[in-house]
Amino acid sequence: MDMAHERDASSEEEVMAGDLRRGPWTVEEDLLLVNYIASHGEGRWNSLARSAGLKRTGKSCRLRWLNYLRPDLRRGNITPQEQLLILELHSRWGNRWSKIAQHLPGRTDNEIKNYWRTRVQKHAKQLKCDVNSQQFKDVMRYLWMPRLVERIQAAAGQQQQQGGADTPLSHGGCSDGLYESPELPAPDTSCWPAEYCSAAGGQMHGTPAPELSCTTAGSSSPSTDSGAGAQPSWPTQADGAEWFTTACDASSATGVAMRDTELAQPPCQAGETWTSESSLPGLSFPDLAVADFEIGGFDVDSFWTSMEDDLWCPTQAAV
DNA sequence: AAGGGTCCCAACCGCTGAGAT
DNA sequence: AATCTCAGCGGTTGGGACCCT
Repeated sequence: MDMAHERDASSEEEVMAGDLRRGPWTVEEDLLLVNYIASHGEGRWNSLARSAGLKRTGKSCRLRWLNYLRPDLRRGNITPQEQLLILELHSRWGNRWSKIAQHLPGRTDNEIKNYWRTRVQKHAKQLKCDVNSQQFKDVMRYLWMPRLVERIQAAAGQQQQQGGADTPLSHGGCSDGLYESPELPAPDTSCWPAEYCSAAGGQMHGTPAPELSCTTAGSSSPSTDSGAGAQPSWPTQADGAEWFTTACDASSATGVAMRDTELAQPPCQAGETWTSESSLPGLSFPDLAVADFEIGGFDVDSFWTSMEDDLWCPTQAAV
């Protein structure tokens, strides 16, 4: 768009003229921005930047606030639950980072995008297949996600035994209550596809593999995202558990976190076990199982070994 | 200890769409 | 209807942190 170019060009001129700063933010700039927003609220970023006395573009201020300074941001590693959600939502919507982020309270689209590019794409690279290929999607759905569920369940059980002692589940921010609930001592996996759970119990082989992906990554349809641009009202950390179970609960009338009606589609009704019949009647599915994977001769075990670290030991320490 | 390679994330860029004028 | 301004999105990149030899 020409206008955009003109705008950017003018901004560039200002930068070149020394009127605008770019690069890493200083503590002083952060304080200016936070204090200004605290007293005047956010929005109108260009005028905000000027009024606050910041030599930054409105864009830069907005990004700094949304991605770093917002008080409701979650810090720390992406939890297994969040990984699971990201994988699932990406399989539906592709690179719609903002949309995906709307369903992960406190996480930014930038964070999720970075997670995808650094972790998920790394594994695709190891498999020597495209991250958008059906093979890799199958690996995610029938290997990675079930294993995530397995780990979540195992950690939850361990946590129960230890009376809530520190477990992998509470690393990286889970201890703030997200996904934890008094009524839900263990994550309620009843709304997850059955093959995740059966795989977790070592009975995955032979489990019918339902087709879940409705969209193709990277080819998401033109936006019908009515929520784009809207400021979501994030659930508080305290009701994070309710948020997660609600997100899985299509019958929930509370709508606490149902910011997108698309998520009110399957996985399935609350308390109902996922089956291909209950989700997409009439569709036939490939009878995939772990042992059936033959992707360029790659070894499932070694592949999974390479993934293990990403589950509990992300290389990036919590900030 | 030092140098090189890799990883990760904050920030920027280019673009689009919506709303205002 | 045309133009302008702004907010927001997804892609890309610079550079610091970390790891390995």
